[in-house]
Amino acid sequence: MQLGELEKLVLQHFWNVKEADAKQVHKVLGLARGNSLNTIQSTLDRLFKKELLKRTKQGHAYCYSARVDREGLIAQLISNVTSDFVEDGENSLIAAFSSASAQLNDEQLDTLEKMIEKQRQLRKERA
Amino acid sequence: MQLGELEKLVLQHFWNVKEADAKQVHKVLGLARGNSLNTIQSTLDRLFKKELLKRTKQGHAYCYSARVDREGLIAQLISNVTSDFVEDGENSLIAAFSSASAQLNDEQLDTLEKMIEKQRQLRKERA
DNA sequence: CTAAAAACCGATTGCCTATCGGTTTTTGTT
DNA sequence: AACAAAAACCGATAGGCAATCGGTTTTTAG
Repeated sequence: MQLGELEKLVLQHFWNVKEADAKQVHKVLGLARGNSLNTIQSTLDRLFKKELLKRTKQGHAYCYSARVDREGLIAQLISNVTSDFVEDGENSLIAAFSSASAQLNDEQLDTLEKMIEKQRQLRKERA
Repeated sequence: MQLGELEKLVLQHFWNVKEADAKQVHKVLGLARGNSLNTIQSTLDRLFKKELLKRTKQGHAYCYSARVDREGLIAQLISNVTSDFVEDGENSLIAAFSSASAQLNDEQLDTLEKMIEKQRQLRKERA
């Protein structure tokens, strides 16, 4: 799945604003870029069809909101782009991690390990 | 940077065969797919321009070989696809790891940690 | 020097995002 | 119910890139 420039902007917008309709998005993003309301609508629709946004009829207009958070999208993008290079049955995210870890220096490996620990901690707290 | 289907096949080929010229690649990949030699040549050239293959004039024809290994390419693809969602200055690979780690279950976190350890071990041996 | 091999160039097709204009549908109001 | 405004929907166009080749130019070996 390919994401265009405007699509990326719109997604990031929805990580800030919880929800908005086309008009509101247009006001914040479209006007600055000189986009018509229609262009914003098309983009919202495309993102909806890609299942990256959800929407509900809010009286008059569709009200859109993020369907995936930043972390989820990044994970999905990584899977997409790496899956062709990964053995069947292997989790492509894990495999990608494994592959890419070879590119990291020692300090970055430390950082990564700390993040894993933090992630574990977070889960323990939540449990 | 976008990779097409044939481009991916060709790259994977060069992770197996060290080096080959267009004719040889065509024999192995092209014929099975019904591609002309020209199609293979174009693809090789595109990959060369993308700096994913290197080539040298070997007497008569260019002899191509991989310029990045599987791990390097995966790392690069991850960086490309995630960089727009990552703060400036942040290593996008690390950031992507961090983001995506939230999607992993406990067992997968273990796996990941073990891989980091293995990576460290590998470096110690090499030092 | 020349024929064959390889590289190079340019064109076409197909897919996808970006971008809108225009039409249809919906909705709130009178 | 009728209508005007708002929003959604449809269809078209442009631009970018991979895939695919045909045809021409360049290189090379004998």
